[in-house]
Amino acid sequence: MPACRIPNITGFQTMGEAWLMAITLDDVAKLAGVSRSAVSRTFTDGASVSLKMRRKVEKAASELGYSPNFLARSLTTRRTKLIGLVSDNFHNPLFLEVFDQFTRGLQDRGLRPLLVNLSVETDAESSARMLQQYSVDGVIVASSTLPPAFSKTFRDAGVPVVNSFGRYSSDPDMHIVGIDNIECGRMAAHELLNRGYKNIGFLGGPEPATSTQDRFTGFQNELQKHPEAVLSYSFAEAYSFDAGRKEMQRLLRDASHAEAYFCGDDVLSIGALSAIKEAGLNVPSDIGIIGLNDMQMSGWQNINLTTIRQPIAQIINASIELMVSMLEKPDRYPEARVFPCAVIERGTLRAPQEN
Amino acid sequence: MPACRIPNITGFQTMGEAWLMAITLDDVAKLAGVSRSAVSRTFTDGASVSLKMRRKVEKAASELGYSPNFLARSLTTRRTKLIGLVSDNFHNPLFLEVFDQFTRGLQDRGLRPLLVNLSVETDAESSARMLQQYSVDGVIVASSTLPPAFSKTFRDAGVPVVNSFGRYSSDPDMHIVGIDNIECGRMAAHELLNRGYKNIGFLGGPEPATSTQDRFTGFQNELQKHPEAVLSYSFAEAYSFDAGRKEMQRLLRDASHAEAYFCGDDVLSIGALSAIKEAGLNVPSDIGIIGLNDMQMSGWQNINLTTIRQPIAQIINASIELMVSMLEKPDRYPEARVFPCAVIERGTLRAPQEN
DNA sequence: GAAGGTTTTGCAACCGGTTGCAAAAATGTT
DNA sequence: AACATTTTTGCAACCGGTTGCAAAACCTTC
Repeated sequence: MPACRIPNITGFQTMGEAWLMAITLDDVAKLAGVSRSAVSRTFTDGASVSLKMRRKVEKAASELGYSPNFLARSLTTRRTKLIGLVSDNFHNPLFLEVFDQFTRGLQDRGLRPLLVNLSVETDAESSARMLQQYSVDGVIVASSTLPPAFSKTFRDAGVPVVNSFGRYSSDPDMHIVGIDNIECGRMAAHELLNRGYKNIGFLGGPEPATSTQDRFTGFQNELQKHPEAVLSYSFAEAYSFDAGRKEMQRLLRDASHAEAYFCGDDVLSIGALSAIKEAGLNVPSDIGIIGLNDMQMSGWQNINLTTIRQPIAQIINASIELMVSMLEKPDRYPEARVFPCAVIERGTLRAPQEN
Repeated sequence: MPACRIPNITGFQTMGEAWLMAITLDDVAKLAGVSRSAVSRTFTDGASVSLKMRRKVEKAASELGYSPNFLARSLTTRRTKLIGLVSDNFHNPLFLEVFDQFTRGLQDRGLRPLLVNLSVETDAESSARMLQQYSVDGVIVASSTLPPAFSKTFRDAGVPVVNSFGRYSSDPDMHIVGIDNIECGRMAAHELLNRGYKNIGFLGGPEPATSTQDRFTGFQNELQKHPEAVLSYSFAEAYSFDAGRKEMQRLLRDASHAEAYFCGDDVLSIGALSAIKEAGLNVPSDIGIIGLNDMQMSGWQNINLTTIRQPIAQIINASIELMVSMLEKPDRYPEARVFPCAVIERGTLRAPQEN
């Protein structure tokens, strides 16, 4: 027999509450003296119940402290309102903002995020199976580094999926919302050229990531239009502070390093800035840095990073919106939504040259 | 009729997959030519099935791609393996580490985090009801700022709860794991005195938070033992960069500001450091700062904050461990686990005085 | 090969809800 | 008041699993 604080005859009234055995629909029906269906109906909106009946049921329900069991309900309605939120970016401060906004947005729409951390187990199949076992209504994959095949696993399992921060495609085979990384690369190159930098470096994120590749492609394309510019490039091991710092330290060992770098993202940039400062150099007088993302921290006055803003609020809203619309029409035609980025000028690039 | 890419006679085999109508236990039973119970038993461990039967069922199951529905199962087992992870700290970079470790730890034990963001809706009752409706097996409240009454709502609703980063109590009425904030306050004071600071300030987090109060109490106690020390104090509006920066700006306007500050936490400290730098002052030569938490960022070389380490990995492991043990024995006696903190010396306090 | 003991299996009830359908009640019409 | 129409209600089956119980199948052993 389960122990209470002070055991007594009734055994559970001590808690003055539901305690272990939850109140069910039958309990309410019995108390109100009506049928099970009646109480079920008063708790499902859109069902037809007379006002009199509703009053009776609600009284009994509140007396018992009843609220319906979503999971039992989901068995027949085939809706759990559970959304799998899958990510592998638990080391990039940007993603705290991402999680904040996703959870808020989902909650506001009555959906519940089931968080999946893929930092370790990258096994797509098993995550997909697990999410299916919990009958999630849909899956949001929030990552710029996971390969597209990952999201496809979910789609193939028949689960509505939207890929946030994923790679843009003109003929998407699933919902994708994000930015045009190629265009961002171009934008960064343009900005650096505009400020008169000639010897220019690309310090990318992990090489295999699609986002890294695309950013590099755009960056390269733009620089090729300017024969006077010299491009060098390398890749950090991860989108992380340490990786950025380490890579910049390596670059600085070579005296002929570039005058300015486009870093794969803000956290990488901050790592690079740290290495530069440690080497006794100054930003932007000795070296210029431009990042990508514009996470909150980049605006902190003691970081003050010039960067390209990725409109995460819009991306997240669009992702949720697409998810909601897929829940209504699962066969909705896949769509790619791309949001424009913009340069945010702060203190890590020198002023534009007049020349 | 739901549309497929290329409609065909069978209507769903195109996907080569489960697609909308999931495979149920009955399907497997039918294919294997056995009873429903048989297939149920092969998928619940601890149930008795002959090897022959198991083989037959597994063959049919894998042929159909069946895996059991956890939610349906939970109806009878009364176990969902869902754990509510509730927090209101979505703006403190420390919590990205916290979420990372919690999600990983829970996943490793086969539990699934249902994330609840309380940044906006602080209504305990409704969150508790919602989590109950999803039949979560337990709730972890991860916050140093939510009032204890919040966690109690869950406990009163009969849900096992552990309060991580909560206030220590010698006679806890629920599981609490965290640090001794009073002791941390003392430690900070001791450290500052040890380095010869006399005019000492406390720059706390939000005043009503229990963590702030406790840290202040300890800090004050220790300083009182040293009559030569002068204490001033104030509180920031939140545990955030902006709040820390703003408060430090205000303090610096008064020429008689303190020589060193104990800041409520690291992110507050970093805000303060920013304000100091903006004012053209140097750390630690003009002003000393000691923080609390030791989040990863504090160790970044361009921040390099001297701080008190809160052992979050241990706190999180203990929290999960307690949760797991509660799931086994719901009537387990409430326990408080307190982990020691330690000063991490970096570059924001001057060297200890010989005198 | 029958008696006795162990496993294994299937039946049927149950978990907590929803919902199609037909009967009952309420409403409207003449 | 009698009838037609609409709304509300309850019955019973179902969602996808689990499980106590008794019957069936399997082993031993004599």
